[in-house]
Amino acid sequence: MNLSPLSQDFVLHFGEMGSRWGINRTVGQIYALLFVSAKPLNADEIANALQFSRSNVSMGLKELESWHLVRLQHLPNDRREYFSAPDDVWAIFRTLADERRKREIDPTLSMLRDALLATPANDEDKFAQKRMTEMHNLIEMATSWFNDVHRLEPETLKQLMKMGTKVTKLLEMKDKIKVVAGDKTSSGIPR
Amino acid sequence: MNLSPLSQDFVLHFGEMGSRWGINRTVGQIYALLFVSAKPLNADEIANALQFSRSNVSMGLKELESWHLVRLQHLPNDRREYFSAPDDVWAIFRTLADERRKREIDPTLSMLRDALLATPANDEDKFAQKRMTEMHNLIEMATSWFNDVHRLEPETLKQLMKMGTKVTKLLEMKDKIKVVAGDKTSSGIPR
DNA sequence: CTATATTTTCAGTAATTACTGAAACTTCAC
DNA sequence: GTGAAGTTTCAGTAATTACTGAAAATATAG
Repeated sequence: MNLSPLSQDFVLHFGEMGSRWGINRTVGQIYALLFVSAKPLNADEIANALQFSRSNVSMGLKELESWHLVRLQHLPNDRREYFSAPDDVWAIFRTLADERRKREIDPTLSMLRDALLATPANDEDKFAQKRMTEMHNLIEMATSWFNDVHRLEPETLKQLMKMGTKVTKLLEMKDKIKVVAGDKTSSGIPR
Repeated sequence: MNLSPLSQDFVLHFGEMGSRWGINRTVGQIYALLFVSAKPLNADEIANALQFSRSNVSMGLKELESWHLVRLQHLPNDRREYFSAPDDVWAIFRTLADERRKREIDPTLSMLRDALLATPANDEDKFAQKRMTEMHNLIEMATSWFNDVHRLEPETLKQLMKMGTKVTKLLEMKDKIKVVAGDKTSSGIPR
């Protein structure tokens, strides 16, 4: 690895983290490298920087493409394919969350829905169904919330997050406030 | 596995999902089993239900304990240890999130902080640091938000989530509203 | 303290997942 | 078309991770 110590630490760290997340270490490293790189890299450059085989890089990039996490582009007068990570870290985060939803949450919800439709064979099943209902509701709520938040602009989201629990205070007093100027909706207060 | 088809599907599904999350399949299965079980189970019951060795169960339970995801208890006149999953799915979710933060986010933040303190050796390093700063800020913001939310009661959280994007509308008009009754703070509006 | 029940550890082995190099395939300039 | 540059596939192998059974450790009842 002929990377600067700075990038090297970063890359190695994400390799380790990746493997805790069910993402193969080399894929994590490739992504980390693309993330800190100022310009797009081709497969050979990646293989060289991280010291693994060309074919390993090819597989890793394919994996990243399936996650929609990399951008593929061509440079003028160069047949090779160049890869880069999106500029916006929020966009990366959203893509990741979206993709995990598709791969993990959706199948889980579908399994739970099936289970909830089944006729319980006995008391144990009845209890199990109750638990599955709880889980189902939690997941449904969290994902629909996430879908909502997902559509927000990074700036709005940032603002919302900065407010943190202060939003709760707002919530607590939602029955005590009214709009005083320039509102065009009937009540002005979201429910 | 002498589980009902209902529980069996659930357990197997979570085994698979677990392995996508860097959690070993059997640990996922053990937890799923405890989750749908009406009463606490001892290690032999688990080993029997899931058909793997006693020692594997012992290791799996140890892992779950390290995540603070199971409750250990004793039944009267029985020397064996009984395990159960918490009743509240929100609590489970929070524990999980908390534990992941400790194991993954905190070390990442610490690595990033170190990297940001380092003197960049060249332009590449300068760019890398810029990217790391972006990531650092995103993570800081998300975790501090999460810490805030974390403290909320499940009911409040539920209410907040149900509001979804409607919170944004509230945000957009925060300069247009005033408190009309019973407020004891000076401005009444959180920033 | 001893006998017995229960849990944990751990070395060996099985299963899974990751990685490589060679070959096959694709693309494009000529 | 042909050939060179680039990419992907895949069978074989390496590395990692998971699992087991036997032995050790721990706990408890008598």
